Amino acid sequence: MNYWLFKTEPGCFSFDDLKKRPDMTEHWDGVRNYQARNFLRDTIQVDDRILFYHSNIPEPAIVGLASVVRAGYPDTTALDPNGEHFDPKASVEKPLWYMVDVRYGKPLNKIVTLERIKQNPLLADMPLVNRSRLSIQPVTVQEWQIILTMGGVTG
DNA sequence: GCCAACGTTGGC
DNA sequence: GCCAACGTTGGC
Repeated sequence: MNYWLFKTEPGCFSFDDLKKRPDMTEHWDGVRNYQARNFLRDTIQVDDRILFYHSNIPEPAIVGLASVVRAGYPDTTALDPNGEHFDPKASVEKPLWYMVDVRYGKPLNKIVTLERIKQNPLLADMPLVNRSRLSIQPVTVQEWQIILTMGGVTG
């Protein structure tokens, strides 16, 4: 099992939005970055665990846990010419972009803010700290445990 | 709203 | 294949 951090702007899609889904699952579509795409297509597996991160807000933070319920498959939003994620280079034969499905887990008892993450030297290697633009990031098991402890929950 | 970081595009 | 220009992300 692998661990990940998924970023989202809560004004676009939030952890509470995921909870409100009728089946608490969501297609994680619209990712248009090759490195993140490779993780979605090649590495992320069913039951992998996710730190759910809210970006582009006054207090960016990890707010909850989620998990993967379907591994990578073609992101068909790239094929819709009327959609905002349309990519003319994608086709049914060569999908180019991929998505996974995720399921709501549970909120952290105390959110783990970016500020707290930056203060912890054990988390200094997280891409969030120095490569914050990557929207899907691998998380080590050590980082996972530290963040859950900081968040006041157990796995 | 600013701007640094960084990814993508396109001319050559 | 290089690299300048440009666009986007996201913290502040």
